[in-house]
Amino acid sequence: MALRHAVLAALLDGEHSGYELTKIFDISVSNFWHAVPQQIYAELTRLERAGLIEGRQVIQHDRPNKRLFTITEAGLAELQDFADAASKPSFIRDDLLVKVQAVDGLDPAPVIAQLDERAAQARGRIELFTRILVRLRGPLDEEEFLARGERVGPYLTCLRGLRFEHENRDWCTGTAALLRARTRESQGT
Amino acid sequence: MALRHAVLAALLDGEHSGYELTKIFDISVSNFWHAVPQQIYAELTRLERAGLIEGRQVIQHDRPNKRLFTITEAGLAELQDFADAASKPSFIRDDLLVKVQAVDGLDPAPVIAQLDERAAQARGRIELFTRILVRLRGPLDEEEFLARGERVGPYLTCLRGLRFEHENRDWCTGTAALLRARTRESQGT
DNA sequence: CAGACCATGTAAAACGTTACATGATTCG
DNA sequence: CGAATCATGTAACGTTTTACATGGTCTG
Repeated sequence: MALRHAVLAALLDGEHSGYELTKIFDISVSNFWHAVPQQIYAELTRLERAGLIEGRQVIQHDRPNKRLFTITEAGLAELQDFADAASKPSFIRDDLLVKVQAVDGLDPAPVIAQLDERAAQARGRIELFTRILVRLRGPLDEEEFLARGERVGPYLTCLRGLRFEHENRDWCTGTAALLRARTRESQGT
Repeated sequence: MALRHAVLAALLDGEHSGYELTKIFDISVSNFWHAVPQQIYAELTRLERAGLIEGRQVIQHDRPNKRLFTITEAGLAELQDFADAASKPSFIRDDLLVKVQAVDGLDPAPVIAQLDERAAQARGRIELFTRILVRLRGPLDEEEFLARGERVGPYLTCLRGLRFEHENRDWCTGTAALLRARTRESQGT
């Protein structure tokens, strides 16, 4: 039930359309909550009906019209209640790790290929997050920004995403190399 | 649809009961796939019906009877098909990160408390994983084991879990310290 | 004697994913 | 002229979570 809170959190930095939120979810929010567009649009409808957000129509001529949403006082209160309650333990779901777990009983070649691919994706995300961090902190350096910046939440979660992707890249690269070496070994090269 | 593959992967190292699998899922498998007991029992029923695993009844006198399951040839083939197919992107879901994302608009005290708690959990898991790794590699050192061990899959995923929890601990500790410092700042201490 | 551990499930409700739908504009 | 971007949904289906249920043994 925390998709709604992820949406509310994303609306803290001002008004956004559903479409913008899908972009935000694809990039930064994906560090801690994954959601597809249909989920977001459905949640926005529910949130508005519950009075936790307010939408206003924006008429556009060159593009389809859109609705921009803002968090309400009730929405803020809901977020606070959520923050006060105990957190559920986090969880990861990762197909690729299931494959690595099982790799001893299988042909390792496809797993190695997927590890390489995942490492490449991680590199992409590292670059992306590095750029986002620079943008978020503006003219300040990191220490300054973290000490005195106005909105550090997204910066902190992005930092975590960055470190996670570093870990991801290194682990995937190392694991792929190891499985390659073992394949050569067992083929008697 | 990969809960079934996580279960199959867990059965690669021999027969297990549903109850044992719930324990295994709580500990090591939780690094990449979370599942509650009801899910596991339901999946075992489906897997057996599909001929991917086989169960045998074990009568016990001091305890309730149990069923031990083994993976079949068909199950192995299914795992291979799964490994060959493209992986879905991994995702994390974490309430606590949603709270940190939103922390600028909220009372940070409960978030800080939860970060401390999470850091403590991470420390517990680091110890646990360190012990599991020692047990898995037996008399060999890590390099030896990874080069020539028989079953490295669970070792590799556990290594990743260990690093993830290190990251987790450090990030939670650092973030809690930072939010504390900012709280003092804004109160004019 | 209360609580944890062993052992396995059913049922309903909530949530998430996939497929499909629409339609205009801009970019290569 | 095909693909991507903007913009928002509905409907069907599958998966996960939550609540409930049972009952013996073993531990403090």
